[in-house]
Amino acid sequence: MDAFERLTRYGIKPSVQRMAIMEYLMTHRTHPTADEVYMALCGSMPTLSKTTVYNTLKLFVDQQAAQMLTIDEKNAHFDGDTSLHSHFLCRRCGRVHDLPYSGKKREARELLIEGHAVEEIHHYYKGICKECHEKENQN
Amino acid sequence: MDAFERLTRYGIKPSVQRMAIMEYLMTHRTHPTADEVYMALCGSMPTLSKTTVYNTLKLFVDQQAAQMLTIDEKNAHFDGDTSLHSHFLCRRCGRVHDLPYSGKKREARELLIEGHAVEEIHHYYKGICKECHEKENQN
DNA sequence: GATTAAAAATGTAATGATTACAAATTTGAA
DNA sequence: TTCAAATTTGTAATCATTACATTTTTAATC
Repeated sequence: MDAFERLTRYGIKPSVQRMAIMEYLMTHRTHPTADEVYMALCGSMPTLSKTTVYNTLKLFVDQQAAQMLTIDEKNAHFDGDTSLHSHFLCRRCGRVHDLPYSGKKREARELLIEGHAVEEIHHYYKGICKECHEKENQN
Repeated sequence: MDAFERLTRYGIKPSVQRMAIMEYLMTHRTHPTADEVYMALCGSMPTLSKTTVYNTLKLFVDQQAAQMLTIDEKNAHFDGDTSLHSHFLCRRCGRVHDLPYSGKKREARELLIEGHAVEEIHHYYKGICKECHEKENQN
């Protein structure tokens, strides 16, 4: 599925900017921040505005074509993969890695947990990632 | 256990301000923001500075006497309960509720998940809380 | 009690991510 | 082509958090 198809599937009217941003999210599974998306695209789209990036990412989240990760208190990260999975934030390199969802499968189907209507599940883990750990111990 | 004992147990030298902030966290399980802690205490401690609240909460987190929740993209929330449990953010009233930890018990004891060294686990759920849900449906 | 150095608290100013808003541009239907 | 709606853009504001310099407190020593 390409960016165009994904946008229309989520009820988002395609535009050059929206296509470029969705394309970036789909091809870069790095959970970028709004600023990282802007920096990556402004070279090939000189007129792109940072406001547009913020607005567009917000639109994607509202339409559930992407999710916003609040794993990092510094700034929001965005993930074009809306399937149920977990995330790991490395406090050394700052990258966000994917992890398989390890919660109870039952839970993911539940609408109510302790009486609360659950609409989003975020499982975050923080520490030192594999790559950073190996880099330190190879000396 | 009182605030004084809790501070010393975590290697934090007690002071009037630190005691007051820890006391507040221990008696108010509302997961307050730094600003909420400040607003609650500045009445009885007129000289209290907001910077002190920020510094002190950061100290608590560093010493693992409290945890910072990044469940809310607007601002950080703080929890004096460092035991393993989950959190629910209501997008209606904005409150953060406690939930029992529902992840695999195995996972909580693991140091490594997919090769990454896990130091913190945060399980966040978002939606409409029980109280807000009941309030809407009683009309 | 006086002295003093370290620790802690304070107030103000900066930072920086995000949002508000108004103007400019683009789109698509008529 | 015309025109209104949607989208994009740039700038200015907002606001949580942090940096930093100053003041105050603490606690040890004389």
